[in-house]
Amino acid sequence: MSGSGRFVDGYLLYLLARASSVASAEFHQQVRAQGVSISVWRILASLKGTDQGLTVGELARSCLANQPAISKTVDKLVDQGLLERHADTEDRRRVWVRLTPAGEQRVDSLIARAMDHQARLLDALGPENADILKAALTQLIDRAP
Amino acid sequence: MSGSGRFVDGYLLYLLARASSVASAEFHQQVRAQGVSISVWRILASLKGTDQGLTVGELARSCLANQPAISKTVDKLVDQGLLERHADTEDRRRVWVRLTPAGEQRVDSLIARAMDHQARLLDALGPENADILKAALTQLIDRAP
DNA sequence: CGTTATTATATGAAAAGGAATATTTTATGG
DNA sequence: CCATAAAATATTCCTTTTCATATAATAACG
Repeated sequence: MSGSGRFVDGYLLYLLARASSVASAEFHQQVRAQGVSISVWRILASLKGTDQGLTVGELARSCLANQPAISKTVDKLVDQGLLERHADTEDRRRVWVRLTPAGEQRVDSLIARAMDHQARLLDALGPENADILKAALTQLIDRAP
Repeated sequence: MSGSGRFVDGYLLYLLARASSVASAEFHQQVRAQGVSISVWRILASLKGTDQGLTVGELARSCLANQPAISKTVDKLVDQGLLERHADTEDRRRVWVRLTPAGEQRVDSLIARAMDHQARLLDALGPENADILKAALTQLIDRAP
């Protein structure tokens, strides 16, 4: 014997990270080609479809990022006119973040590409496999320690 | 109506990223508690089980990171005595990186924790679901555009 | 062979990210 | 109420990553 006895090749967390990376690679390149970083894309995408927006903390969790990073990136996007902040009237610690019309426009264009890419991905995977994958991932998210 | 019409909630790449993040969170905290960053953990783990080690480029791909980042982190780990570099004799552009005995020792201790965590994760998931998940992820990796 | 292209790694400056903490506001408990 | 604790966001400082490019070595092609 002497086959690839690498530890990581049998390690579930590595398989997950690799799958996420491989599946996202092509689309992420498209996003960067539009001059948008992945962190910015995640912020814009997370806000799309929310009505009042999200608080900074919610946004951080949604983006799988930490709060200070989100605060700083939101700063820049506000400067660029893509987002706006407004304080919560009941709890003045909370800060809501939402898309401006310009932000909506920007994210809509990215989402169109995302849907297109996703369609190709699901197609390559086959609908039945895609459903199985989604179910398995959802279970994992719900049941992870 | 007005259900959570968020775009990301139905987006496969987001589901994948979130699953990876959620599943890894607890273990990653353990790693950091050992004074080891995730990037360092990935380098050490990637090398475990290789015989001659990996080249810098292979290591970068295995760690889902880019090459300059790996070069620099390897620098530090060499300084710390956990890794060693040696040039390829046939192609002197290539640089091999492998674990020193101290590196092996360090990674073995982390891998023990990783296996323990994985056992609990698989248990929470159920063996049959785990197998389905692995198969689905492997297909995704192989078939992604 | 010599010249140009390509590949592998390293380096340097700039941007992003992370850990710790400050600040402001709300909750809690005597 | 007042004091203390907890929560949400911002800020600071430092590390890490990224982007571009330099350097060195091999490959390819006339």
